[in-house]
Amino acid sequence: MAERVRLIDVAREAGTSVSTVSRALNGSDLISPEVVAHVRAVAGQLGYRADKRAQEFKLGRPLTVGVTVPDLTNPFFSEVLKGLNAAARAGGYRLLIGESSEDPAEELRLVDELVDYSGALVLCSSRLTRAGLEKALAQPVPVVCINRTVKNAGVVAIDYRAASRLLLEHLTGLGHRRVLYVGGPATSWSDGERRRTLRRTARALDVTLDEIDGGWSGNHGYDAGPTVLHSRATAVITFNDLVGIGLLSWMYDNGVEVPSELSVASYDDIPIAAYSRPPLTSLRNERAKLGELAWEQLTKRLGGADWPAPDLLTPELVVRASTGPARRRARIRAS
Amino acid sequence: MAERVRLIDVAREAGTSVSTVSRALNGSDLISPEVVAHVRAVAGQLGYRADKRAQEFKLGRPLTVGVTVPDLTNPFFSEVLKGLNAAARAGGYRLLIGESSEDPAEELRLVDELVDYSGALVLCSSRLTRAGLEKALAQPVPVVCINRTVKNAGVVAIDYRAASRLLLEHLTGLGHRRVLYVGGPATSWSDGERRRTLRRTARALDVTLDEIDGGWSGNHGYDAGPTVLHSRATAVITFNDLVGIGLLSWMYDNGVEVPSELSVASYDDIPIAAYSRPPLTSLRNERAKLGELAWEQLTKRLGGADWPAPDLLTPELVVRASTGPARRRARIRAS
DNA sequence: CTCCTTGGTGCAAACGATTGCAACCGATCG
DNA sequence: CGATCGGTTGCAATCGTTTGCACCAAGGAG
Repeated sequence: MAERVRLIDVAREAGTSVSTVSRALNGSDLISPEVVAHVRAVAGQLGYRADKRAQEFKLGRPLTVGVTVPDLTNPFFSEVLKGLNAAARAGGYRLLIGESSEDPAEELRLVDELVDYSGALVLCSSRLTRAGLEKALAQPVPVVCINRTVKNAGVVAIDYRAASRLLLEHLTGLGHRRVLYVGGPATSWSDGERRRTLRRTARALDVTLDEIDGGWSGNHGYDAGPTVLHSRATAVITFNDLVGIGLLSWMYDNGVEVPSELSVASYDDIPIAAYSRPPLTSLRNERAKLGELAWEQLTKRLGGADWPAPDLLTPELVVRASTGPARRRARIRAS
Repeated sequence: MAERVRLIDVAREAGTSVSTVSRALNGSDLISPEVVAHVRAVAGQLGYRADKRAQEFKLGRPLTVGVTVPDLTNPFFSEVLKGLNAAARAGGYRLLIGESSEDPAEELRLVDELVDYSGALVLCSSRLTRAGLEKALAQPVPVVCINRTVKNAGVVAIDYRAASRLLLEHLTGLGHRRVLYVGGPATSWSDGERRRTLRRTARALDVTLDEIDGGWSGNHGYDAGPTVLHSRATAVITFNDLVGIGLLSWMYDNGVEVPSELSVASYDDIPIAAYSRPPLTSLRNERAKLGELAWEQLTKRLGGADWPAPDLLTPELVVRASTGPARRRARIRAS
């Protein structure tokens, strides 16, 4: 905890004016080299550090991008943040992070607050209502949405149409004709997309698709166990890997063999999916890349261009041991 | 993307001076109620929002706390961030996040940058060298270290002495006399602490403790599999749950029964630990609380007080199926 | 009817930096 | 030898807000 050294202190010590110091430090070309050297030396000696806040204040737009995520502890969002953070930092920006706790009202409050400090906003898997989103987009800063499509904003998303098709084709290839989807949070746009694309693809592939509500974490999957068991489906698709792993856990605890009695597959392929028992078949997507692309859209926009077309990332199916051939006879079993 | 409305615009529209508007909006008591009402109305109508940056700039210290974490995607850090974020937000502060990617040099750069924007710093599981830490503490803002003890700074940490004792006593209670520790990143202070306290407690309990180097993620644990198998230990303690789960996975893939052939226990108890196969015995710690306590120390310090005594959190052992009685005969097996 | 209080308001200085413009210097040129 | 010019430097305004202080009208007291 030392004292702050200001420009004026350096000026006094160097025997010049603040303007000269400022110019010397910022590499202006209309300053004599000797003075530059001298000022630099003095500044270094005094340990001068520009007050970035004053600097940015004077210069205009804040070099900060505000980000909202529903849940900091969800590996999906962590990795998006990781990618976005790296890209933004490389571009000279910093990340101001807000967590909405999966609550649309809280997210709206966050947006309202972040916008005061940020030159741009990234809404990751926004849980905002339609009206809330409109309000957010009316803010005087550019906004990029990750995993949510919307007009008049940047959009970076996973191609769920392709994703759902990959999943269902894999399952039908194994002989499954009846599939159950264990859904995510009701406020999640991507859950909606997964349902929509699954339904559509199921129809095309002549698969019977049932749906139940779930959530976004391990215990949501675990709790869905009994319902899943009593369904007539031979394969289950879960909203994400956490739900999938929770479900696998229930199956194990209750003696249901996976995949011989039931196949389980999921979206996202977070790192831990490879280590579940059995390892989870899942859709790998480049989450960090989502963050990077969001930043790219932002820089283009900040550069004055219009919003580019949405970036769609196509996932890749990673087949592991949790999916296998459909069993022949109907399961008859007490819970 | 609308235009910014400034204080002066509101003043002009309301037919008063900027000072009056400022005071009316900030609830000063030396303004007549009618004027306050009028100004408020005009401001609302114009959609005025104070420029927080100008405000904070004028007011002094930035209401932002900079945080560094080694890895955003590690659940341990995510949860610390969650707690810290919630506490700081409640206190009117925002979080500026930096990720060092487990790299001490990068962390030093981050500190250097964050300090320009922050009124306080929180170093979470700092990988900084001793010298680097000194440098960080010389910054003109208060610094709290999470999971690292140091003088002249706030300290919030997990009580690894108690932690290691809980683990080893649990294992000796099951008859284990030879334990292997699979370590974490070399730059990690907490790995050092875990080793130190394990050694000390092992001596006290007359347990033979071996150590190997590992890392912080699932594949580090998986890769350690062969070495673990060939060791003479009947129980393994891993640096964290990710490593533990990776190790369990290797054991499963190679037909080693856990816990009948080998017991595995770990530190941290991240949520997914309950869903591994078998579920992992681990030390539950309140990570979010670490963040909250860090914030508490910070507020005290910002309030002018000296640094409080370090906060030590004692973890709780959660016994699950990955630990069991030590096998009687020596394991004889080819890799 | 003064004079003084007091409650309400505006002026202007500040926060720490950047930058347009004017001023200054020595040197060159007419 | 004075005007001009290119190269440096300093003055002062500016970003949007807060706040100490001066000021002014109205009302109460003497």
